[in-house]
Formats: sequence, structure tokens, C-alpha cells
Amino acid sequence: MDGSPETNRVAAAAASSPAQASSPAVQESPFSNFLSNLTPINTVKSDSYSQRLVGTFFPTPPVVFTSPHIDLERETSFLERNDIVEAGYKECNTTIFQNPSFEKEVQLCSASGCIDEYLADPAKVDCTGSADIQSSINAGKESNTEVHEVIDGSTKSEPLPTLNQAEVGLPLPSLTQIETTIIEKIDKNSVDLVTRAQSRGQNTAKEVSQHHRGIRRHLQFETAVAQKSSNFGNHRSLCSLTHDTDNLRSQSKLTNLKTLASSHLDSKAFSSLQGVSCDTSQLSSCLCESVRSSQIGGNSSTSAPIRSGIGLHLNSITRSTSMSSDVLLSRKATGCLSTPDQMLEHDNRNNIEHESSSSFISVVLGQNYSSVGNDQQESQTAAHTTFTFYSTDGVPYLPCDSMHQILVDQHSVPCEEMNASQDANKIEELNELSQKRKRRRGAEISEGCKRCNCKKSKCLKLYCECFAAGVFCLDSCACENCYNKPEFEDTVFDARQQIESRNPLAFAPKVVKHEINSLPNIMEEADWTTPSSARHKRGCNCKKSKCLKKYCECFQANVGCSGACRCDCCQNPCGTKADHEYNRAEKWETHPAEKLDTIKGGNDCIKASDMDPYSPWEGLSVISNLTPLSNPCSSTRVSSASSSMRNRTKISQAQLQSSRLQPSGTGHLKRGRSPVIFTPQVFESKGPSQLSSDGASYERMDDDIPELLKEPSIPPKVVKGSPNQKRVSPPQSRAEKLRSRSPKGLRSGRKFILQAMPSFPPLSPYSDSKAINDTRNDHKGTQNN
DNA sequence: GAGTTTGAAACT
DNA sequence: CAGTTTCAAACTC
Repeated sequence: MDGSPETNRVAAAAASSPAQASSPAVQESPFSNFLSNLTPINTVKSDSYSQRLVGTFFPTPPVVFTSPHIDLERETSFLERNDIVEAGYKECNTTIFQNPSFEKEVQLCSASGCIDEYLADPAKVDCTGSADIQSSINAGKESNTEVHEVIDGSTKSEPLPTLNQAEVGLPLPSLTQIETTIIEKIDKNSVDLVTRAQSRGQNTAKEVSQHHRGIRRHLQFETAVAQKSSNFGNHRSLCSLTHDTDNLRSQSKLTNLKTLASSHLDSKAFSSLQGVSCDTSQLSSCLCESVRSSQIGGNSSTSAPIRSGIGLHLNSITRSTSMSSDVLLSRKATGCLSTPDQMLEHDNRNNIEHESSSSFISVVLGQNYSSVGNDQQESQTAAHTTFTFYSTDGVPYLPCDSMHQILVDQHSVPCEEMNASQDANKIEELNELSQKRKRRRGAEISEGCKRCNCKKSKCLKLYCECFAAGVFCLDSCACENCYNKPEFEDTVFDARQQIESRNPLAFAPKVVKHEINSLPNIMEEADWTTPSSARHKRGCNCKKSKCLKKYCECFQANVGCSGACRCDCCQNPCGTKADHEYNRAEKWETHPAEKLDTIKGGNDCIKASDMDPYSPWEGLSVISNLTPLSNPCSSTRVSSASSSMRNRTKISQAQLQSSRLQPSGTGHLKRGRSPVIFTPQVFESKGPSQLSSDGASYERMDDDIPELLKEPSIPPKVVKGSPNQKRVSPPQSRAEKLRSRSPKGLRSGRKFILQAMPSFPPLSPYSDSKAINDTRNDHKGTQNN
């Protein structure tokens, strides 16, 4: 080893690695020396990822670690099986620390952006295990390059394939045959160029890798935002991770689907290497998610979590490959494969074999076309993934701008259009298609086709739609003095960082879809008035448009207004704020018990919760969740809705009204921010069994903020209003600490709430609430003990 | 296409 | 945190 402090530090950490301890065979592996200096992957998880990245934007990073790349449990099981893989695997993670650029990037970029930077850096993730890694690392810190080289070598080195086949029961001829077949399908020139590129040696590879890294950084800008703009950010991160990994590895002219599929290359590689059934379901999921996200833009939030457990053995992959590889390859050769609709085919789980075959082909291709300069690899995002119409010498088939255009267009182009491209047989056709789209982009106003017209903002503020959407401006943009371009990536990152410093969720999707299963046992979709079950994150503030025009962000997003909105005279056809409130009240009236069990949190449920006489949160609602009566229209309707409540609610209309007449300034929780404040603490503080007493509080906390956007770390300002403030006000620093989404932090929040809530005065005149408060006091005592 | 309206973002 | 200003999209003509 190089003996650097960094390495020593890693070595110290590695000394306690249970995985390593459980694998004495490691000592015999070609990486034995290196392994002694490895950092267990969980170190990466907790230190680098959680603290620096997750807390700011991604509230639920663990999903990312369901990947075989980074799942500690899997890793451990893997390690028990294969020391070589262990070596490669661990080496991979160690590389993360050894990448000199990594720390810098992590610190410089925004949290959201860093996620991808972190995950996508090929050198950080791309590892298949090879003895060459040792030498590569010793050779220097240019890990990107060297690991890349190593990977190239590893794919040709026998141990891995042999192991692959031995463990997964895949006959060697099958692999070879498939590989050979694939190679034959590739353009001869490509092969030659690849060979040439590989023969150019380390300098070339280094050059490529550096460039690759440089490009990646600005790509992460888009990637990060794309990921951000999804409730599946984590999942996409995973996709991005693997996708970029494969980009480095293959750097060949693979198509979008190929890239997507190959985004699971490492997963599959590891799976196969470990003799674990290939989790093609993840591939499928990734593909599907990518497609979806590319189609619905930032609002994508499929309810499908990462599918796991649908293992598909590599043998099945091989079988399916033999059937479909020709088609896939032919399409790949023309760069027409990975159109969204085509990928949508992969959305079908029934086509899992098909996906698998694609994936597998990607693996092979990646192995055989590594080291190809990919300077123009403007791979967009995990969502967009890559449109890799590259020549093997690194020059894209399409002009850079066209490439970008395609990438963006692909993001939003309807399936029909992509069908056209799918039928295309030549890159030129794609180029034409791209230009065609470019010409009519004026009609394409979708999430992925932002075209700004900024004049003064330099496209570095949220005024700029491109910037806000997380994409670089295009040449087609009509902006002036634009800095939102790859060449100003540093400036862009700085701007983003600055904005995120003000509002960590600034780049989060404005409209979020709720995931039914995101909060098990307590979620329900029924009280959403819009078909999409989505809501604007913060709610609109329309005064004159009545939420009937696209000035209204809710209307623009085709979502109904909610309690988070502060609009006046809301007439949003997708659902007015008052309707939303009314529905909630109605629901509460009709199915109070059911609601208690299933209610979904959210701040726009203030009314319902306010009217919950059984909830100890009632007073809290009155204090903190008041919707100002600035909206005469909605307030009237709400009043009507409220009046329809049964007396059983034991809350008078007058009380409700007077409560809402309080100055808006008192309502810390009245807006979209509010649920962020409450969510985790409340949620964590109560098991399902406790919902019956304060189910409404769930509403308040979760309604308009998806899991992804909840920020337990934000201090519950509501407690400021608590008469027992001394007990509950956490310092800001604590809140910052809690940004780390560690369960520990959540537990702290839980305790905090449990202590705080009983301290509220009996704002409800009803004994029920008092009784519950007493119960809570008892609970508090337990907690304090 | 120019001018106006609108509301979000940014600023104070 | 509220009020104001700036900004660019949406809208109107």
C-alpha cells in the first residue's frame, strides 16, 4: 500500500470489518495486502453518505444501499463466499476514500448533487475484483483511471468469469458463445477502435478517465436533480451508480437501455460472482423507474419500491439472451434500442427475462468495449440515463448539442415519438429526429424539455426553469448571459449550493406524489382528491388566478390545491383547497375509526385534525396549524364543511373559526414546511397502536410532503409555542445533527416529541383530550425514565 | 411579437 | 418573518 494517512485510516477501519473477519480466505486473495487497508462499506455509508449527503435532501438513503454494491448484509454474505469478489468489492469501496477528488467534490457540491457525484464516480463503484487493482492503486491515486484499467483487465482475467460460471452454474461455452456473438454483432470499426483504445495504454485511459470524471461532474448536476425530483431518488441513485459504473467500464456505444440494463451490471456481476441469483428484478425496477421518470419528469414517483427478491438465475439470462440478443444488438448497433417505450416493455415484470438478456448483453459489451474514450459522454441522469451513441473513439455520433437535445427530448418525448426513433436504423435518423424535435420544441413544454427565456438571472436562479429543473440550458434556450451551462458547472454548483443553503428542498420536485406504502400501516390514498394523488409541495399562493391558470403551480402540475396552499378563491379544477379540506373532514366524519388507523399525515389536514376532539394534538393544531382566513372563498366552504361535522366532534364551529382567525404568523406549521417539522418525530414516536389517539397528527405531518421530502431534522417550531418550551426546544445545531437520517436521530426526535407533547396546555376543553394528555404525561414519564 | 399579468423567488 | 422587489412564465391582444 502507499502507506498514506488516508490508507492507514482506512486500514484501521477495516481492521474491525466483520466481513473481512468472516472471510479468512481473504488472506489468500490477490488483494490480501490491499484488504488489510480496506474500509468496511458501512463506513462509507455512515460517514460519507449519511452525514454529508443524505440529511440535506435524501431522507431515506438506505434504499441506495439495497444495492449489492453497498448493501452491507449482502456484502457480508458475498464475502463469505468469495474472497476474490470481496477483494474487488472492498477495493471498490476503498477507492471511494482514496479518490482524491471525491472529498473535494463532496464538500463542494450540494448535497443532492453530491449523491450522484458520490455514487456515480466510476472509480468509486466500479469494481469487479482483480489482482491488478493492487498494482493500479499502488501506482497512484488516479483511481479512476487505474481502476478502470483494472476493470478492463479483470473482465479478461479468468478468475472472475470462471467463478461466475462455476458459481452460477453457467457453462463456460455459453458465456463465451454469447460474448462472441455479441462481438460479432458490433460494428467492426467499433471493435477496432476499442482495441486501439485499449492498446493505447494507461495514458490514454487516464486521459479518458479524467475527462470522464470531468464530464461526470456536470452531469451530476442533472442527475442529482433528476433524482431529487423523484421520490425514488434513492432508487435512481442506485441506478445512476450502477449506470455510471458501467459507463466507465464499457464506454462503448451502448444504448440507453443497454446502459440502464448495464446499470445493473455490477449488481449482476456481483450476484453471479457470488453465486447469487441475479436480481434482475432490480434491473427491471431500475429500468422501469428510469423510464417512468423520464416520462413523467421530476414528478415521477412510482409507488413501486425497489423490487427485490425476484431472483433470476444467470442461466435464465443466458437463455433469454440467446433468444433476444440479436434483436437487441441490432438495435444497439443503430442506437435505437433504448427508447422509452421500448424500455417500457421492460416495465413489465413478465418480461424480466428480456430485461435480463439486455442486461447480460450489456455486461458482455461492457467487458469487451472498455477503455474506449468517452469524452463526449454526456450521460444525462439516472433518470435519463445515457444515450450512448458514441463512436468507439469517444466521439459521439451526434453533435454534442444534438446529443444533449436528444437526451433531454428523450426525457419527455411521448412514446409515439420514441417509437419512430426505435424504428430508425441509423444514427443519422436519430440526429434528424433530434433536430426535428428541436424545431418543435416550442410545443414541448414538459418537465424534461425546459427552455428558459431568462434575461437577468443568468439562469442561475430558480427563476430559470432549466436551472430549477436541474438541467443545463440548451442552445435552444432563449436565455441571455446564461451560466447554466456545462462550461460553468462550478458556477452552477455554487449557485445551487447557495440556493439549497437557503432552502434544502429548493430543487426538490414541486409536486410530489405520495407513495402509498411509504409509511406502512398508516398511509392511505383515499383522501387525495386528485387522481394522481399528488400535491404541490408547498402549495400555491395564488391571489388572482383562482388557481385556474398556469400561474398556479398546482394547476400547472395538474394537482389539486390542498391545505398547504394559501390561494384565494381557489377554483382549481383538480381540486380546490376547500374541497380537499372538506373531503378530509368528511372522511373523518364518516370513518373516524378507520381514519385513525389509516390516515395519512399532512399539514393540509389541519381541519380534520383540528376537529379531532380525541387527539391530544388538537391544541397543537389550533396553535400551530391554523390556516389563515385570508381566503374568503375557501374559508366559507370550509366553514360549511365544518358545520357538517357531527356534534360528536365536540368542537364548535366558532372555536374552529376563531382559531383560524389567528394571524398567519402564528402558524408555523400551516404551510408546506410544517409537515417537515413534524413528521418524523410524531411518526416515530407512535407505533401503530397509538394511532387511535392521534392519528390526525399523521395527517398533519405527512400530507403534502412525501417521505422523501420530510425533514425530521427541522426543529419542531411548534414547540416554541409550547408553554413548556424549556423542555422541548432543541438547539438548531441539534436539528442539524438530526439531518443525518440515522435512526438514532429519529429516535431522538421521537423522544423529543414525547416529552413535548404532554406539555401542551389542555387547549381542548374536552375531557377526552385531557385524558389523552394524561396518558401522554404518563408516557412522558416513562420516556424520561 | 409586444405588452401585461401573475406569482414564485429573491431580497431587505 | 413580513413586506418589497425582481424575475420570468403565462397570458392577452
